[in-house]
Amino acid sequence: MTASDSLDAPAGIAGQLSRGDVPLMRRASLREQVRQAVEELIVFGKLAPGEHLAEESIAELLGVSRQPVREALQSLSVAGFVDLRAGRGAFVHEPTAREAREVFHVRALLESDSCRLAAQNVDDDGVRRLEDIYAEGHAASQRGEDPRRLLELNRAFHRAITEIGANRVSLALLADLERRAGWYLATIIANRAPSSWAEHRAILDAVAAHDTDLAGNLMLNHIDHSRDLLEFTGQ
Amino acid sequence: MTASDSLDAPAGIAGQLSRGDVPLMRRASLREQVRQAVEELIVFGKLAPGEHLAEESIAELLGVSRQPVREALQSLSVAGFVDLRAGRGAFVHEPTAREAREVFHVRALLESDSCRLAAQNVDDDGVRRLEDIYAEGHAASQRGEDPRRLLELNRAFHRAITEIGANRVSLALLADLERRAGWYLATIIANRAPSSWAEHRAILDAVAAHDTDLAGNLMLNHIDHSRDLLEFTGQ
DNA sequence: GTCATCCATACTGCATACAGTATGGAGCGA
DNA sequence: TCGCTCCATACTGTATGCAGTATGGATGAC
Repeated sequence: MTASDSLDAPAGIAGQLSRGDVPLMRRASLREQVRQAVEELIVFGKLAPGEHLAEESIAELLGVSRQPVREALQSLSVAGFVDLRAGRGAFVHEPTAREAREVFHVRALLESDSCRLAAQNVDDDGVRRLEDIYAEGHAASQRGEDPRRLLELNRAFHRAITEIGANRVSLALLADLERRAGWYLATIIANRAPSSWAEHRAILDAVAAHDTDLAGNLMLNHIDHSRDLLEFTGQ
Repeated sequence: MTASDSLDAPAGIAGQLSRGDVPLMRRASLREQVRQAVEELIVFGKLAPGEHLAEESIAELLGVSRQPVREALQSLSVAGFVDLRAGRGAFVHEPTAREAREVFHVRALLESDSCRLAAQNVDDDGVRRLEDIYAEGHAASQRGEDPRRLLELNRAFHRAITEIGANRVSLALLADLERRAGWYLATIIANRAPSSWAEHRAILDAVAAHDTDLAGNLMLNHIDHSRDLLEFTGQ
């Protein structure tokens, strides 16, 4: 312990470490784990649109009781992955082309706004963070890593932009919209990745240069391209 | 029964009435009723920000078991009315000025977009519907009816615009955002109402005239005015 | 007096139990 | 053969039970 330590803070563990420095692996609640598990099953096609998700069967599949399953299904309903029919239970949502268009439209609105804000607010630290994610994502897409990983990196880039934009309400809404968009795109994300990261590069540069309008417009076009690809593949 | 009836459809009740013509008062699920009840208690200040919402006490208050209460609280958490702390349960959310700004910002984005779409899509039927709501709302605000009613009519107008704009994803997101904004504004909605309906009038005219840009901009300003009022009153 | 520790309390999170209802097919009549 | 009725089945919606844990005050050490 140095002299400054004893002056700045009380002695002991609390003086050297701060809250969260040593994260325990306290696992998330069962309902959250169930939510993630079922969402993955849906996103990666293990559960087909229209399929009936009986609470009991999912509970048995995951080795838990109906209760956390029930709560997870209600959460997934809000996020647009399942539909709850009164008295019938949960069914995997059947996305329509129109709905996909709408999701991308709203996402484009919110993200291009966030991107404008990001271009205004970004500092050196933010630029560095974006560069790191870009480097990793660009490399992963060129190596052709598995779709799950590519999807994750794609989300990381978009989320970082939104976080720098610093509108938490928007961030929360986009979290859901991105997961839905990811579902619609899941099967084609691998093909999309290369050109996608080229666009990410341009967005990053505009944000770093504080070019508000350019950043917003590039993000708008970027998301439009995703949507166009969706329509082109007829999904 | 006329001749055409027997040709167009089978005889009997099914031939004369169609699905939904005779709505039974099958009440919503308990969790939905609980959600509405607790949300009202929060919005109208009966439950103060920061207050701990113990499942048992709410269950007792409403005469139901903990189960539907629990599910209602999780739903309210998604909507931003309560915070769930792991292992502690639900607490009435404590909105910050920043958060209120963000909600209004996002709402302005989505609603002005919806309003542009509405100006594109609106037909005579839609204009009539807006006129009806406007007439009722304008009258109610001049008579100075109770805040609950004014809030409801305000929402009806905005929802009608969004429905005519016909982006269901946006509609769903705005439903939550409007309820949150309504909470922030609850105490001052009565004062706001008169000028608010004057602005609604202008928006309606722009939509009816299919003036896309004007409609979008008016809605943007309209929501900015709400937000400004919020900041002016220091809430 | 101050600080760490211990413990009673209250409440959550999950599991289980029970009652009510939507559904599809068997059975029956026309 | 066609259509209606009735019923067995399965599953949801709600209630209750139980184990684990966060918390704040009491207690004791320094």
